[in-house]
Amino acid sequence: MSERTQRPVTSYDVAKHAGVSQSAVSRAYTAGGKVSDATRKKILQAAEELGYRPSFVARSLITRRSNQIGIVVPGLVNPFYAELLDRLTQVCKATGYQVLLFSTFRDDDTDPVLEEVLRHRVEALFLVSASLSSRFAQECARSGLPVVLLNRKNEAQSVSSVTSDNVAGGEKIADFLLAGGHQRMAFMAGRESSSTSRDRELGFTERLKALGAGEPLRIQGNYTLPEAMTATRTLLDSPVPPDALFCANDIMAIGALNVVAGERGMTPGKDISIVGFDNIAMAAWPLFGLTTYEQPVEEMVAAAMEILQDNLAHAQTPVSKRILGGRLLVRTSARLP
Amino acid sequence: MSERTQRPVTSYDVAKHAGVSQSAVSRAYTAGGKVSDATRKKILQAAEELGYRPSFVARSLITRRSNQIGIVVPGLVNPFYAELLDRLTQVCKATGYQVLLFSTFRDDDTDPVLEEVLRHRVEALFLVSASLSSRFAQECARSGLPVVLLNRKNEAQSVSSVTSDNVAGGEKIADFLLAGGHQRMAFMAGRESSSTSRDRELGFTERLKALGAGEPLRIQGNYTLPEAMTATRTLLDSPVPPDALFCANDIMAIGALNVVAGERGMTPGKDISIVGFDNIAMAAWPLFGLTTYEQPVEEMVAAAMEILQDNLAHAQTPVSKRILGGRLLVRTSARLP
DNA sequence: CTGAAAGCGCTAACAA
DNA sequence: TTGTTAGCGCTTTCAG
Repeated sequence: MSERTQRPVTSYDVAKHAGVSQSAVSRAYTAGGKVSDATRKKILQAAEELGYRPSFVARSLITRRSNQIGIVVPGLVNPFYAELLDRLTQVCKATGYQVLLFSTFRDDDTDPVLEEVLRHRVEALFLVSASLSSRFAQECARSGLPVVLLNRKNEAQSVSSVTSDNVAGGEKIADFLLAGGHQRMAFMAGRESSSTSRDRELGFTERLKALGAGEPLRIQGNYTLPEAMTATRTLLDSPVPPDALFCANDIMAIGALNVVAGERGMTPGKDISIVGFDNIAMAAWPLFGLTTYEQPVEEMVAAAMEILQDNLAHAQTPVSKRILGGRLLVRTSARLP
Repeated sequence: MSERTQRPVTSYDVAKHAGVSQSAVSRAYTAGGKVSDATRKKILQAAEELGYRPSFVARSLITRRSNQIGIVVPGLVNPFYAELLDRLTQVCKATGYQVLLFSTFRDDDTDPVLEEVLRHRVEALFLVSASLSSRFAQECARSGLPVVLLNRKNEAQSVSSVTSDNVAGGEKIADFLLAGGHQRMAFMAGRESSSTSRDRELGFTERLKALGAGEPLRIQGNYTLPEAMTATRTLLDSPVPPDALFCANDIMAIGALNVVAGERGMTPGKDISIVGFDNIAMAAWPLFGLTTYEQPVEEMVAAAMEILQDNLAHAQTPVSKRILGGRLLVRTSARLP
């Protein structure tokens, strides 16, 4: 450290330069500030000359509002998270909040980052696909910090969440694949700890069972493309390969597609059916044509922000666990009924 | 607003609870704080009981260090930006900084967001693929805010930047395509305002000219996948379609690939050659096998952080414009020499 | 090692 | 409308 810590120009500097009091300067910069046009002009002029910019940190301290929302994402390699973050950022901006970004780069053990978050006095917290220990959920509740989980639910009663209807999605896909006349189904799971993967699997397998179909194969793809590719190879090389594969998210399905079509020269939708979950942008690309179950990202983000606003407005808003409806998007990667 | 603005527990509360002075509490939470183990233990205990978390905003005010780095990205629809942001975030975290994220969602007119940034008293600023008016560059210099442009350079002498060797990349690709015996080249441009696109084009066309090849076709793809798809269709439908297409970035090349292979049933690398620029993760996927020029993201981010650290350490570090070497990655989307 | 006191840059009563 | 004053929650001398 050296002279880098040069003192920025403050409202006092501006006040002196403009020949007014410091509070006048403050008023000139606040919304309904009572200042005459004359003095405001003088002040703004002086500020311009000095290069003054009101400090949000000082303001935060006195108003007790940081104007920052924390967003925790597990890295951005999964495009679905990138899309979610993009949308969240946009909405935060529109609502006048600044985004403090935290990447965990792994799913488990998010607590250290949450500790950080609290010290930053963010006004609210979006947790994308992150698990939240109930201990920490309590901490947040205690300090009155509104938290909403996105794309992940939580056993804890105390924390709000927004997810899409994962179970229903799994069921719809079971119906669709069954109607397509598939005989040997397989399910590729995401992370075992993930509620979304569990729910999608639950809907899928229960539905198959209910309709008298056999138990699907099961393989682990861990929500990543490379692992999904490996898993797909294993599946294809097995004595009796599946004729339909439901992947718990799109990026795994894309991985499967790459193995099936890119490596093995098979035709998805003919030689084997592949279905994903999310409807990320690339699912619609011609080379993929991925049949998938859409998660309504915009609505999810809107709902999340709504919950937050409610919490911000009235301290004791009841916890809300919103489940938004998605829909099956039939493209070409799976055989039609 | 209502009771939501409940007062968080402060160091005074902890001090009282622990029977020590407030400054003792402060010391207990700072690195080389002179406190006896006994009192520290007492304090930490009390803090735990009350759920105390030192406020970074108060600390920032007094230390004049916000510990936050601003990152400006133009949205995340282009996976290259997502990769860059991911890496930046990781490095910031490793260096002990928090990330304040700003998305512009459009390339031009980034100044309003920059105004915001300054008020937040971030300690430094990463500008990803954003243009920076020289007026604003001066403002930053004046307030001593270190700024580094990533993947974009700037005429202004006063601002540091890190890019890869875009011109050389364009040249290498010209060489490669020429060696492959292609006759009718085309170049798909990114945004006209973008220095990266201009440089890649420059290297490409100049090199072609130097080697006696004809002027390539030129079409606008604007750095987005949908526009690239449209442009590709136009190209393919022209009387004399090109036999080689160099796209100024990967996502456009992927778009071209989707039209060529997905829509038209042509075989990239045989019927037509397609080359991209960036080497985003998906370029390596079997279904794409995109020949491209790699931008060394890790090195670029590392270099950017290095420049920042230098600037932070010594106020008047000379501006540095670093250009990192990439390399041509030959895969299957373009015919081999 | 510990406490008292000053003050970071701003907002928000309160007077004038 | 304006200026004066008291903090916001912390770090940091300075005495003890």
